Amino acid sequence: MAKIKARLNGTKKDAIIQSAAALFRHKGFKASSMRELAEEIGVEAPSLYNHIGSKSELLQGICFKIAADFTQHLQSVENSGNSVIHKLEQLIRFHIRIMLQEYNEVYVANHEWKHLEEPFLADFLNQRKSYEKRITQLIKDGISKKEVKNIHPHVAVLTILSAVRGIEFWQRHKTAISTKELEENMVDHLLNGLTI
Amino acid sequence: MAKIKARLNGTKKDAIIQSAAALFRHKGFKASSMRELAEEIGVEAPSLYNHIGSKSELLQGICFKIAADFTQHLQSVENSGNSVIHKLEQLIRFHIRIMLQEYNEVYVANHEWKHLEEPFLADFLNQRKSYEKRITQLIKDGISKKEVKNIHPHVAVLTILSAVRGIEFWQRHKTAISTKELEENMVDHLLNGLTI
DNA sequence: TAGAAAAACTAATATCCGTTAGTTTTGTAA
DNA sequence: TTACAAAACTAACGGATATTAGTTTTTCTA
Repeated sequence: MAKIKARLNGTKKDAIIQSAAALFRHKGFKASSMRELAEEIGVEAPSLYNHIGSKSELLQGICFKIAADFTQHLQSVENSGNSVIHKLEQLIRFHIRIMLQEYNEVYVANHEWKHLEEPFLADFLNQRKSYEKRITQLIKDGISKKEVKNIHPHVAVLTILSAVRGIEFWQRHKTAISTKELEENMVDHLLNGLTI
Repeated sequence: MAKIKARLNGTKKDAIIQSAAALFRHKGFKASSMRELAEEIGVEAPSLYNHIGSKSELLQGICFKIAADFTQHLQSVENSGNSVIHKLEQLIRFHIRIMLQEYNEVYVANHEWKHLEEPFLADFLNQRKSYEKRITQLIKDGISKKEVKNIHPHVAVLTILSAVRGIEFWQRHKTAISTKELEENMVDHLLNGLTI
Protein backbone atom coordinates (compact mmCIF):
# COMPACT_ATOMS: atom_id res chain seq x y z
CA MET A 1 0.00 0.00 0.00
CA ALA A 2 1.06 3.51 -0.61
CA LYS A 3 2.94 5.16 2.18
CA ILE A 4 1.90 8.45 0.77
CA LYS A 5 -1.24 9.27 2.65
CA ALA A 6 -3.99 10.97 0.79
CA ARG A 7 -5.72 13.62 2.81
CA LEU A 8 -9.21 12.56 3.81
CA ASN A 9 -10.51 14.01 0.58
CA GLY A 10 -8.26 14.17 -2.42
CA THR A 11 -5.78 12.05 -4.30
CA LYS A 12 -2.20 11.35 -3.33
CA LYS A 13 -1.16 13.79 -5.98
CA ASP A 14 -3.09 16.47 -4.13
CA ALA A 15 -1.29 15.59 -0.93
CA ILE A 16 2.05 15.95 -2.68
CA ILE A 17 1.07 19.30 -4.14
CA GLN A 18 0.07 20.51 -0.71
CA SER A 19 3.40 19.48 0.80
CA ALA A 20 5.18 21.03 -2.15
CA ALA A 21 3.37 24.31 -1.57
CA ALA A 22 4.55 24.37 2.03
CA LEU A 23 8.12 23.54 1.04
CA PHE A 24 8.26 25.99 -1.86
CA ARG A 25 6.85 28.71 0.36
CA HIS A 26 9.43 28.08 3.03
CA LYS A 27 12.57 27.64 0.92
CA GLY A 28 11.65 28.91 -2.53
CA PHE A 29 11.09 26.75 -5.62
CA LYS A 30 14.68 26.52 -6.81
CA ALA A 31 16.07 25.86 -3.36
CA SER A 32 13.58 23.06 -2.71
CA SER A 33 14.74 19.61 -3.78
CA MET A 34 12.62 16.63 -4.66
CA ARG A 35 14.57 14.70 -2.03
CA GLU A 36 13.43 17.14 0.65
CA LEU A 37 9.88 16.96 -0.55
CA ALA A 38 10.01 13.18 -0.52
CA GLU A 39 11.46 13.09 2.98
CA GLU A 40 8.73 15.33 4.30
CA ILE A 41 6.19 12.90 2.90
CA GLY A 42 8.10 9.86 4.16
CA VAL A 43 9.18 8.31 0.91
CA GLU A 44 12.18 8.16 -1.42
CA ALA A 45 12.38 10.81 -4.10
CA PRO A 46 11.86 8.60 -7.16
CA SER A 47 8.61 7.29 -5.68
CA LEU A 48 7.07 10.69 -6.15
CA TYR A 49 7.21 10.15 -9.89
CA ASN A 50 4.56 7.46 -9.64
CA HIS A 51 2.14 10.28 -8.88
CA ILE A 52 3.44 13.39 -10.55
CA GLY A 53 5.13 14.23 -13.82
CA SER A 54 7.84 16.60 -12.74
CA LYS A 55 8.86 19.27 -10.28
CA SER A 56 7.72 21.97 -12.70
CA GLU A 57 4.30 20.41 -12.86
CA LEU A 58 3.93 20.91 -9.12
CA LEU A 59 4.55 24.63 -9.45
CA GLN A 60 2.13 24.81 -12.35
CA GLY A 61 -0.56 23.05 -10.33
CA ILE A 62 -0.19 25.52 -7.48
CA CYS A 63 -0.06 28.69 -9.56
CA PHE A 64 -2.96 27.91 -11.87
CA LYS A 65 -5.19 26.65 -9.11
CA ILE A 66 -4.86 29.97 -7.29
CA ALA A 67 -5.22 32.00 -10.45
CA ALA A 68 -8.46 30.17 -11.23
CA ASP A 69 -9.82 30.80 -7.74
CA PHE A 70 -9.27 34.54 -8.05
CA THR A 71 -10.64 34.76 -11.58
CA GLN A 72 -13.76 32.86 -10.62
CA HIS A 73 -14.42 35.07 -7.63
CA LEU A 74 -13.93 38.20 -9.69
CA GLN A 75 -16.47 36.90 -12.17
CA SER A 76 -19.08 36.47 -9.46
CA VAL A 77 -18.36 39.93 -8.05
CA GLU A 78 -18.75 41.50 -11.47
CA ASN A 79 -22.08 39.77 -11.90
CA SER A 80 -23.42 40.93 -8.54
CA GLY A 81 -25.45 44.09 -8.86
CA ASN A 82 -23.68 45.85 -6.02
CA SER A 83 -22.19 49.34 -5.93
CA VAL A 84 -18.58 49.76 -6.99
CA ILE A 85 -17.38 50.45 -3.47
CA HIS A 86 -19.16 47.35 -2.26
CA LYS A 87 -17.62 45.31 -5.06
CA LEU A 88 -14.16 46.54 -4.11
CA GLU A 89 -14.88 45.65 -0.51
CA GLN A 90 -15.87 42.14 -1.57
CA LEU A 91 -12.64 41.76 -3.52
CA ILE A 92 -10.47 42.98 -0.67
CA ARG A 93 -12.18 40.64 1.79
CA PHE A 94 -11.76 37.69 -0.54
CA HIS A 95 -8.06 38.37 -0.94
CA ILE A 96 -7.58 38.55 2.80
CA ARG A 97 -9.53 35.38 3.46
CA ILE A 98 -7.93 33.24 0.79
CA MET A 99 -4.53 34.49 1.87
CA LEU A 100 -5.15 33.33 5.42
CA GLN A 101 -6.85 30.15 4.32
CA GLU A 102 -4.52 28.91 1.57
CA TYR A 103 -1.42 30.70 2.72
CA ASN A 104 1.19 28.43 1.19
CA GLU A 105 -0.40 28.22 -2.23
CA VAL A 106 -1.08 31.93 -2.53
CA TYR A 107 2.40 32.80 -1.34
CA VAL A 108 3.96 30.49 -3.91
CA ALA A 109 1.75 31.83 -6.70
CA ASN A 110 2.77 35.36 -5.73
CA HIS A 111 6.50 34.76 -5.31
CA GLU A 112 7.58 31.77 -7.34
CA TRP A 113 5.67 32.18 -10.61
CA LYS A 114 8.81 33.35 -12.35
CA HIS A 115 10.12 29.80 -12.29
CA LEU A 116 7.26 28.58 -14.44
CA GLU A 117 8.42 27.40 -17.86
CA GLU A 118 6.95 28.53 -21.13
CA PRO A 119 4.25 28.45 -22.25
CA PHE A 120 2.92 28.38 -18.69
CA LEU A 121 4.74 31.52 -17.68
CA ALA A 122 3.15 33.57 -20.45
CA ASP A 123 -0.26 32.10 -19.68
CA PHE A 124 0.03 32.94 -16.00
CA LEU A 125 1.14 36.50 -16.66
CA ASN A 126 -1.73 37.00 -19.07
CA GLN A 127 -4.19 35.89 -16.45
CA ARG A 128 -2.68 38.29 -13.94
CA LYS A 129 -2.79 41.14 -16.40
CA SER A 130 -6.40 40.44 -17.26
CA TYR A 131 -7.32 40.28 -13.58
CA GLU A 132 -5.74 43.67 -12.94
CA LYS A 133 -7.38 45.12 -16.00
CA ARG A 134 -10.85 44.05 -14.94
CA ILE A 135 -10.46 45.64 -11.51
CA THR A 136 -9.11 48.78 -13.13
CA GLN A 137 -12.26 48.93 -15.22
CA LEU A 138 -14.31 48.53 -12.05
CA ILE A 139 -12.67 51.59 -10.55
CA LYS A 140 -13.14 53.56 -13.74
CA ASP A 141 -16.85 52.79 -13.55
CA GLY A 142 -16.86 53.96 -9.94
CA ILE A 143 -15.26 57.24 -10.92
CA SER A 144 -17.71 57.96 -13.71
CA LYS A 145 -20.61 57.12 -11.37
CA LYS A 146 -19.02 59.51 -8.84
CA GLU A 147 -18.83 56.73 -6.27
CA VAL A 148 -15.05 56.86 -6.22
CA LYS A 149 -12.81 59.92 -6.06
CA ASN A 150 -10.99 60.97 -9.19
CA ILE A 151 -7.85 58.94 -8.64
CA HIS A 152 -5.60 57.25 -11.21
CA PRO A 153 -7.41 53.89 -11.54
CA HIS A 154 -4.36 51.79 -12.23
CA VAL A 155 -2.51 53.22 -9.26
CA ALA A 156 -5.46 52.46 -7.05
CA VAL A 157 -5.58 48.85 -8.20
CA LEU A 158 -1.87 48.51 -7.65
CA THR A 159 -2.18 49.94 -4.17
CA ILE A 160 -5.04 47.68 -3.18
CA LEU A 161 -3.63 44.46 -4.59
CA SER A 162 -0.23 45.07 -3.08
CA ALA A 163 -1.58 46.05 0.30
CA VAL A 164 -3.65 42.92 0.43
CA ARG A 165 -0.68 40.75 -0.51
CA GLY A 166 1.02 42.01 2.59
CA ILE A 167 -1.22 39.79 4.69
CA GLU A 168 1.53 37.27 4.12
CA PHE A 169 3.43 38.95 6.92
CA TRP A 170 0.48 38.42 9.17
CA GLN A 171 1.01 34.72 9.50
CA ARG A 172 3.66 35.49 12.11
CA HIS A 173 1.25 37.45 14.28
CA LYS A 174 -1.82 35.32 13.77
CA THR A 175 -2.68 35.21 17.44
CA ALA A 176 -2.35 38.92 18.07
CA ILE A 177 -5.35 39.94 15.99
CA SER A 178 -8.44 38.21 14.69
CA THR A 179 -9.18 37.74 11.02
CA LYS A 180 -12.26 39.88 11.39
CA GLU A 181 -10.38 42.76 12.98
CA LEU A 182 -7.70 42.55 10.31
CA GLU A 183 -10.30 42.59 7.57
CA GLU A 184 -12.27 45.51 8.97
CA ASN A 185 -9.18 47.62 9.53
CA MET A 186 -7.68 47.02 6.14
CA VAL A 187 -10.93 47.57 4.27
CA ASP A 188 -11.46 50.80 6.18
CA HIS A 189 -7.94 51.98 5.54
CA LEU A 190 -7.99 51.24 1.81
CA LEU A 191 -11.46 52.68 1.24
CA ASN A 192 -11.52 55.58 3.71
CA GLY A 193 -7.89 56.38 4.46
CA LEU A 194 -6.05 57.14 7.63
CA THR A 195 -7.01 60.72 8.39
CA ILE A 196 -9.89 61.58 10.68
CA MET B 1 44.32 44.80 -17.19
CA ALA B 2 40.94 44.13 -15.83
CA LYS B 3 38.18 43.52 -18.33
CA ILE B 4 35.68 44.23 -15.60
CA LYS B 5 34.85 47.85 -15.98
CA ALA B 6 34.25 49.86 -12.89
CA ARG B 7 31.39 52.31 -13.21
CA LEU B 8 32.68 55.86 -13.42
CA ASN B 9 32.55 56.09 -9.68
CA GLY B 10 32.97 52.93 -7.66
CA THR B 11 35.14 49.87 -7.52
CA LYS B 12 34.93 46.80 -9.72
CA LYS B 13 33.32 45.03 -6.83
CA ASP B 14 30.52 47.59 -6.93
CA ALA B 15 30.04 46.96 -10.63
CA ILE B 16 29.73 43.23 -9.96
CA ILE B 17 27.21 43.82 -7.19
CA GLN B 18 25.15 45.97 -9.49
CA SER B 19 25.09 43.31 -12.20
CA ALA B 20 24.30 40.71 -9.58
CA ALA B 21 21.33 42.74 -8.38
CA ALA B 22 19.93 42.86 -11.89
CA LEU B 23 20.48 39.14 -12.40
CA PHE B 24 19.09 38.12 -9.01
CA ARG B 25 16.07 40.32 -9.59
CA HIS B 26 15.39 38.78 -12.95
CA LYS B 27 15.97 35.10 -12.19
CA GLY B 28 16.04 34.85 -8.42
CA PHE B 29 19.14 34.22 -6.29
CA LYS B 30 19.16 30.44 -6.39
CA ALA B 31 18.44 30.30 -10.10
CA SER B 32 21.27 32.70 -10.91
CA SER B 33 24.64 31.10 -11.52
CA MET B 34 28.03 32.64 -11.15
CA ARG B 35 28.71 31.61 -14.74
CA GLU B 36 25.74 33.67 -15.92
CA LEU B 37 26.84 36.63 -13.84
CA ALA B 38 30.35 36.37 -15.26
CA GLU B 39 29.07 36.18 -18.82
CA GLU B 40 26.99 39.30 -18.37
CA ILE B 41 30.11 41.09 -17.23
CA GLY B 42 32.22 39.61 -20.00
CA VAL B 43 34.55 37.44 -17.99
CA GLU B 44 34.97 33.84 -16.89
CA ALA B 45 33.34 32.82 -13.63
CA PRO B 46 36.49 32.21 -11.58
CA SER B 47 37.72 35.71 -12.39
CA LEU B 48 34.93 37.13 -10.27
CA TYR B 49 36.64 35.72 -7.21
CA ASN B 50 39.48 38.18 -7.60
CA HIS B 51 36.98 40.82 -6.52
CA ILE B 52 34.41 39.15 -4.32
CA GLY B 53 34.41 36.51 -1.65
CA SER B 54 31.42 34.42 -2.56
CA LYS B 55 27.97 34.40 -4.12
CA SER B 56 26.40 34.78 -0.68
CA GLU B 57 28.45 37.88 -0.05
CA LEU B 58 26.83 39.51 -3.07
CA LEU B 59 23.37 38.97 -1.65
CA GLN B 60 24.49 40.28 1.71
CA GLY B 61 25.91 43.41 0.15
CA ILE B 62 22.64 44.13 -1.62
CA CYS B 63 20.31 43.44 1.29
CA PHE B 64 22.21 45.33 3.96
CA LYS B 65 22.88 48.33 1.77
CA ILE B 66 19.14 48.76 1.21
CA ALA B 67 18.29 48.10 4.85
CA ALA B 68 20.75 50.80 5.89
CA ASP B 69 19.25 53.30 3.46
CA PHE B 70 15.77 52.81 4.87
CA THR B 71 16.89 52.89 8.48
CA GLN B 72 18.86 56.07 7.95
CA HIS B 73 15.93 57.81 6.29
CA LEU B 74 13.56 56.75 9.05
CA GLN B 75 15.95 58.24 11.58
CA SER B 76 15.89 61.59 9.83
CA VAL B 77 12.10 61.54 9.58
CA GLU B 78 11.77 60.77 13.27
CA ASN B 79 14.04 63.69 14.08
CA SER B 80 12.08 66.15 11.94
CA GLY B 81 9.51 68.04 13.95
CA ASN B 82 6.71 67.42 11.51
CA SER B 83 3.20 66.19 12.19
CA VAL B 84 2.59 62.46 12.16
CA ILE B 85 0.64 62.57 8.92
CA HIS B 86 3.44 64.53 7.30
CA LYS B 87 6.01 62.05 8.57
CA LEU B 88 4.02 59.19 7.10
CA GLU B 89 3.84 61.07 3.85
CA GLN B 90 7.61 61.51 3.86
CA LEU B 91 8.09 57.80 4.43
CA ILE B 92 5.71 56.80 1.66
CA ARG B 93 7.38 59.15 -0.77
CA PHE B 94 10.83 57.85 0.12
CA HIS B 95 9.75 54.26 -0.44
CA ILE B 96 8.33 55.11 -3.83
CA ARG B 97 11.39 57.04 -4.92
CA ILE B 98 13.97 54.54 -3.83
CA MET B 99 11.93 51.77 -5.39
CA LEU B 100 12.00 53.52 -8.74
CA GLN B 101 15.60 54.60 -8.35
CA GLU B 102 17.25 51.43 -7.08
CA TYR B 103 14.74 48.98 -8.42
CA ASN B 104 16.95 45.91 -8.68
CA GLU B 105 18.48 46.24 -5.26
CA VAL B 106 15.20 46.93 -3.47
CA TYR B 107 13.48 44.10 -5.28
CA VAL B 108 16.21 41.67 -4.30
CA ALA B 109 16.19 42.83 -0.68
CA ASN B 110 12.42 42.36 -0.61
CA HIS B 111 12.26 38.99 -2.32
CA GLU B 112 15.52 37.14 -1.92
CA TRP B 113 16.49 37.82 1.69
CA LYS B 114 15.44 34.34 2.70
CA HIS B 115 18.55 32.99 0.98
CA LEU B 116 20.82 34.89 3.33
CA GLU B 117 22.83 32.60 5.58
CA GLU B 118 23.06 32.89 9.33
CA PRO B 119 23.91 35.06 11.12
CA PHE B 120 23.03 37.51 8.36
CA LEU B 121 19.50 36.27 8.01
CA ALA B 122 18.70 36.88 11.66
CA ASP B 123 20.36 40.30 11.53
CA PHE B 124 18.36 41.31 8.47
CA LEU B 125 15.07 40.17 9.95
CA ASN B 126 15.80 42.06 13.14
CA GLN B 127 16.36 45.23 11.20
CA ARG B 128 13.10 44.75 9.36
CA LYS B 129 11.23 44.11 12.56
CA SER B 130 12.71 47.17 14.19
CA TYR B 131 11.83 49.30 11.16
CA GLU B 132 8.22 48.15 11.29
CA LYS B 133 8.07 48.69 15.02
CA ARG B 134 9.26 52.28 14.78
CA ILE B 135 6.64 53.13 12.18
CA THR B 136 4.00 51.43 14.28
CA GLN B 137 5.00 53.67 17.17
CA LEU B 138 4.68 56.66 14.86
CA ILE B 139 1.08 55.75 14.08
CA LYS B 140 0.31 55.17 17.75
CA ASP B 141 1.54 58.68 18.46
CA GLY B 142 -0.69 59.96 15.67
CA ILE B 143 -3.70 58.25 17.19
CA SER B 144 -3.13 59.62 20.67
CA LYS B 145 -2.64 63.09 19.21
CA LYS B 146 -5.91 62.59 17.30
CA GLU B 147 -4.15 63.18 14.03
CA VAL B 148 -4.87 59.68 12.84
CA LYS B 149 -8.12 57.74 13.07
CA ASN B 150 -8.40 54.99 15.65
CA ILE B 151 -7.13 52.15 13.47
CA HIS B 152 -5.09 49.13 14.45
CA PRO B 153 -1.56 50.58 14.15
CA HIS B 154 0.17 47.40 13.08
CA VAL B 155 -2.40 46.74 10.36
CA ALA B 156 -1.94 50.27 9.06
CA VAL B 157 1.83 49.83 8.86
CA LEU B 158 1.41 46.55 7.09
CA THR B 159 -0.99 48.08 4.62
CA ILE B 160 1.26 51.02 3.83
CA LEU B 161 4.51 49.08 3.52
CA SER B 162 2.94 46.45 1.34
CA ALA B 163 1.16 48.93 -0.88
CA VAL B 164 4.37 50.78 -1.45
CA ARG B 165 6.25 47.59 -2.27
CA GLY B 166 3.84 47.11 -5.12
CA ILE B 167 5.58 49.84 -7.05
CA GLU B 168 7.69 46.97 -8.29
CA PHE B 169 4.94 46.22 -10.75
CA TRP B 170 5.21 49.72 -12.00
CA GLN B 171 8.48 49.21 -13.76
CA ARG B 172 6.53 47.66 -16.62
CA HIS B 173 4.37 50.76 -17.11
CA LYS B 174 7.01 53.37 -16.43
CA THR B 175 6.10 55.44 -19.45
CA ALA B 176 2.39 55.51 -18.81
CA ILE B 177 2.56 57.65 -15.68
CA SER B 178 5.05 60.02 -14.17
CA THR B 179 6.77 59.45 -10.86
CA LYS B 180 5.11 62.52 -9.47
CA GLU B 181 1.63 61.45 -10.47
CA LEU B 182 2.25 57.98 -9.02
CA GLU B 183 3.46 59.47 -5.78
CA GLU B 184 0.59 61.92 -5.38
CA ASN B 185 -2.04 59.31 -6.11
CA MET B 186 -0.64 56.69 -3.79
CA VAL B 187 -0.06 59.11 -0.93
CA ASP B 188 -3.61 60.40 -1.34
CA HIS B 189 -5.06 56.92 -1.46
CA LEU B 190 -3.19 55.63 1.59
CA LEU B 191 -3.84 58.74 3.69
CA ASN B 192 -7.31 59.77 2.54
CA GLY B 193 -8.86 56.68 1.00
CA LEU B 194 -10.86 56.08 -2.12
CA THR B 195 -14.30 57.36 -1.23
CA ILE B 196 -15.41 60.91 -2.03
C1' DT C 1 -6.01 -17.00 -2.48
C1' DA C 2 -4.10 -15.93 -6.94
C1' DG C 3 -3.06 -12.51 -10.09
C1' DA C 4 -2.88 -7.82 -11.52
C1' DA C 5 -2.00 -3.19 -10.70
C1' DA C 6 -0.08 0.38 -7.96
C1' DA C 7 3.56 2.21 -5.72
C1' DA C 8 7.46 1.61 -3.25
C1' DC C 9 12.60 0.67 -3.55
C1' DT C 10 17.84 0.77 -5.21
C1' DA C 11 21.11 2.13 -8.46
C1' DA C 12 22.61 5.03 -11.68
C1' DT C 13 23.20 8.96 -15.09
C1' DA C 14 24.09 13.27 -17.00
C1' DT C 15 24.19 17.94 -15.80
C1' DC C 16 25.00 21.87 -13.30
C1' DC C 17 26.81 24.41 -9.36
C1' DG C 18 30.17 27.21 -6.47
C1' DT C 19 34.63 27.35 -5.78
C1' DT C 20 39.88 26.28 -5.74
C1' DA C 21 44.48 25.64 -7.73
C1' DG C 22 47.72 26.84 -10.66
C1' DT C 23 49.16 29.49 -14.62
C1' DT C 24 49.36 33.20 -17.90
C1' DT C 25 48.34 37.70 -19.34
C1' DT C 26 47.93 42.51 -18.55
C1' DG C 27 48.76 47.04 -16.54
C1' DT C 28 51.62 50.04 -13.57
C1' DA C 29 55.52 52.12 -11.53
C1' DA C 30 60.59 52.41 -11.15
C1' DT D 1 62.73 47.95 -19.95
C1' DT D 2 62.16 45.40 -15.91
C1' DA D 3 59.85 43.87 -11.96
C1' DC D 4 55.72 43.58 -9.33
C1' DA D 5 50.93 43.25 -8.60
C1' DA D 6 46.35 42.75 -10.28
C1' DA D 7 43.33 40.19 -12.67
C1' DA D 8 42.41 37.34 -16.28
C1' DC D 9 42.51 32.37 -17.91
C1' DT D 10 42.03 26.89 -18.05
C1' DA D 11 41.22 22.77 -15.70
C1' DA D 12 39.22 20.43 -12.33
C1' DC D 13 36.82 18.84 -7.96
C1' DG D 14 33.32 17.48 -4.95
C1' DG D 15 28.69 17.71 -4.28
C1' DA D 16 23.83 18.33 -5.36
C1' DT D 17 20.10 18.00 -8.72
C1' DA D 18 16.04 16.08 -11.37
C1' DT D 19 14.97 12.22 -13.41
C1' DT D 20 15.11 7.27 -15.54
C1' DA D 21 15.50 2.24 -15.51
C1' DG D 22 14.73 -1.81 -13.55
C1' DT D 23 13.16 -4.48 -9.57
C1' DT D 24 10.67 -5.67 -5.48
C1' DT D 25 7.05 -4.99 -2.31
C1' DT D 26 2.44 -3.89 -1.21
C1' DT D 27 -2.50 -3.50 -1.95
C1' DC D 28 -6.79 -4.28 -4.31
C1' DT D 29 -9.85 -7.21 -6.87
C1' DA D 30 -11.98 -11.23 -8.47
